[in-house]
Amino acid sequence: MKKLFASRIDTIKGDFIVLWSEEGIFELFFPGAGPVKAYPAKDPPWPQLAADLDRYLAGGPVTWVGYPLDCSGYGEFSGRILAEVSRIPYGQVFTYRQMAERAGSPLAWRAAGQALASNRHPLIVPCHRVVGSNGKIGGFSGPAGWKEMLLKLEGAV
DNA sequence: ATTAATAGCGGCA
DNA sequence: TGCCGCTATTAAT
Repeated sequence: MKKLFASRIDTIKGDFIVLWSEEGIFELFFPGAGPVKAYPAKDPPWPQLAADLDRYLAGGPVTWVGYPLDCSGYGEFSGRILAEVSRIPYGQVFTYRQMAERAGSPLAWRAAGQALASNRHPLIVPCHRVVGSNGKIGGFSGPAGWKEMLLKLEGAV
């Protein structure tokens, strides 16, 4: 595992924690959550991050262009899925199947769900914009309710 | 090393 | 309406 640093990000919704390496953002934690083990604190090389998070949490469109992601640890397919998800335009919603198609394996939508379940980059990789084909949100295992909250935030519901 | 289970969906009777 | 098979990944055995 590469060297990781932790930074606390003050936002209007509370204190987020971002874990990052030289390659980019490694993991993002919601307020109240945090990495199991401690990492050295260091200011991230993205001075706009707090402001962008604020804007996003206030319901503004943020594309996250310019924020590199450290996707090490993902399988090849998972990486492709997450890359595709991160390209979903703001406010749009796709299905698991559509994401699997765009990753090159239309039948692997189920694995796409698995990839999203282990997504380390909530908000930045907007897994809340991927839903079941019936339009309903599945048994998402993250902090209760934040997916719906974020969808409402984007006006996509 | 092998198996079971997992963010469902589409086809078919 | 209900059953079947399908893919990639991970946790459990």
